[in-house]
Amino acid sequence: MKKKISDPKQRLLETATSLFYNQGYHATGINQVIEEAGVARASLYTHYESKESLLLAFLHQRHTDWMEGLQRFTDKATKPKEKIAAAFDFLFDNNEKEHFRGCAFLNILSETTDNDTAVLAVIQDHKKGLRAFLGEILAKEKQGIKDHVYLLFESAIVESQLYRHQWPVQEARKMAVGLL
Amino acid sequence: MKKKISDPKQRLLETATSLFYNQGYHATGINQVIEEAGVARASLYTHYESKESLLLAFLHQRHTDWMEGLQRFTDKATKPKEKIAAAFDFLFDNNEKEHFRGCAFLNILSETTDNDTAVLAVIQDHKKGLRAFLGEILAKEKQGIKDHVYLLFESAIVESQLYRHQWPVQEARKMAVGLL
Amino acid sequence: MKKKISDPKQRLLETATSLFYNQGYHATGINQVIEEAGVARASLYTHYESKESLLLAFLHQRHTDWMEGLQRFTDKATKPKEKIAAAFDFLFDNNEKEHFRGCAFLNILSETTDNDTAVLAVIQDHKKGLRAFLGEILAKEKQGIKDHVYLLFESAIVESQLYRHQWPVQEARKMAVGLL
Amino acid sequence: MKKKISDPKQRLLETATSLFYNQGYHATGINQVIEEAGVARASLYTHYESKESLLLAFLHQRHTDWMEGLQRFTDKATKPKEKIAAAFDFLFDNNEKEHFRGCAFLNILSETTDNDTAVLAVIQDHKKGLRAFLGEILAKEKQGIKDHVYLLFESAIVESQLYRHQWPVQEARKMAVGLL
DNA sequence: AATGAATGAGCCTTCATTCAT
DNA sequence: GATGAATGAAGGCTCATTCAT
Repeated sequence: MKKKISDPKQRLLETATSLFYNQGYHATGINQVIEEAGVARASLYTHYESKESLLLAFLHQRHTDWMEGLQRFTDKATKPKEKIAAAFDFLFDNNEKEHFRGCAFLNILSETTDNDTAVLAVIQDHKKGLRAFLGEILAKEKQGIKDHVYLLFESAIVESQLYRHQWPVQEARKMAVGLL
Repeated sequence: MKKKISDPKQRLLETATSLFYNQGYHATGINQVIEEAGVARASLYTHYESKESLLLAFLHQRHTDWMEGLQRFTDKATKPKEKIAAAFDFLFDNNEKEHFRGCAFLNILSETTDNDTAVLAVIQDHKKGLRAFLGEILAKEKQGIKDHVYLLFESAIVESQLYRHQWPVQEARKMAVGLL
Repeated sequence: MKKKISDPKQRLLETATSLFYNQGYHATGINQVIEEAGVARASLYTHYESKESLLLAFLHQRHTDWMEGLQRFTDKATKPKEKIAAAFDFLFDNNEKEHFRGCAFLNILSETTDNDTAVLAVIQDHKKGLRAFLGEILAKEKQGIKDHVYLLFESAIVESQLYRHQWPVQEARKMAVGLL
Repeated sequence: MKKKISDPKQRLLETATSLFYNQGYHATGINQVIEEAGVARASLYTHYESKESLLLAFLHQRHTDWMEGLQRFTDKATKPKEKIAAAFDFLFDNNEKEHFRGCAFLNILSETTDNDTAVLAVIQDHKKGLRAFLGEILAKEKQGIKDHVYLLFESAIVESQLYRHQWPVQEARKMAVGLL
């Protein structure tokens, strides 16, 4: 079961990923998606029920990829404190690679209302997953410390997007490490 | 030179404020704005050059109002530690009143690319203003403490929006107060 | 692969032809075009990139049709002098059929600035084609005569539009024939 | 009864003249007119009944100015043949000064339908005036020669606009002079 | 599975004009 | 006479989706 190089479904997802992430969901039209993906308009609807379902696919994929990246960074270290430091290094690396576009989930969250229950659920699940992931690294710490690190971690992402600068990552990293 | 009760410019700004904040900038059409404001389509352009300039007006107004609100809360306290606690109480209060829609500036930031220089500048100025405000309260503290409080403050806003829950505000408040 | 009776692209072109020619380009709105063509608004953009590209399509089609008509008239005669006379008869005929709306290309030229390079090029190409066509009929004449006939031919079109009268065609015809 | 330097009515007329002539009537919005004239929107309607009446004012003024210019050129010569040559030199001069925008009246004619009776009348009157003017210079010639020169004169204007080149003026001048 | 055509609704902006001051 | 505000209609174009092939 080989995948074609030019698998339309995959190309649509990749294009949507790039566009939704970099310019936002509502600012991205499906015209742009299908054009950059190089597929026919109707083909989008062969593979995805709607624009929103393409958004959901993007978020799911992003969750997997992002958590894998985080895992890869933290796996390099052994001690909890070092793992946490490595987690912040992952943010630093992402900022470089993705030009400070911040968190895909929080960005979409900003475009989401209470009516978009499916989208909201995926976003919250992602963050719960992250929180749990950091919590496991800090299994021996008290809940207060876990939360504290998590909140600093979140700030680091958002604030480096805001200022287009790494200082929040670096400062938050110091603070988090200092807590441990 | 009295102001009319139904000043259209003001109504447009109020309507835009509500819509941009609650459902996002790109998700809000000019049609909805003028309809809810009860003005003719072209009247919008008598007062605002473009949709983006209406957005900028909203952000400026929001900055003023929000900082005033924050000021009002912190003025109630005298000691720095209490002022910081009061600042978090302001967030708590906002969440109740605005149904966890989070930070207007960070939400718009998510819909903003590097090309939107004017918008980006207003957002960054707002956050610099907030950071400076908190920094003055903590004038006697080291820069590291100031930053730490600021990052927790930001987290509190974002995460309570994400979870539609006050716990991040309450936890971050405890942590911040604990630092002082 | 049969063509549908109500081919929308063709209907759009025909409608645009009639409207652009009879009331001008800028005076014709897209709304009027789609309404009279009986197609949905967006369908226009399925077939034509923009209003200007519809204009270009109109001019191209008009060039072909008009030159064919001219050809048909001049083919009836054998001697150059008679062919030229027949060319003026073609103008006479057009004026009757099209109610003295003059030259589609010169009319659009009036609405064209130096920035509209694509449109300007089509217009100039049309006139170069006409000039070459007349020049071939008068192959044995000197260049000065060729130009003279061409200029009278152009005057005949423009002035009969201006006065809503055939006299310029008839006078110019006499003059041109007299030159040969 | 002095005229103010910044007479609004005059400024409006001058601005409209420039814009209607250079970019066309329908392509010119009153916003652009009032902005470039530096007057308030409603002031336009203080002085002119409507956009069309501004157009008529432009055409009337243009007629006067243009005929004066033509007069000035032909006055330099004494013999009919030289006066006609001078008339063509006037066209040459205009083309240089006005960047080959052609005849203001014929351009507006292209944007005019049979319903625009007032506009059409002004245009026709202008051309009748020109034709009479040339006719008077050639008072001793037969009607056929008068018409011939007139038609070449008209061609010279239109075709130099079309090709953005002086050759039609120069060629038509030679032909006209050759007829006398 | 893939596609080009078609669509009603909506996008943001400007139109020419009128009104109250 | 001059003006800023206000307006309904229209400007050209794009939206997300569906349909017939």
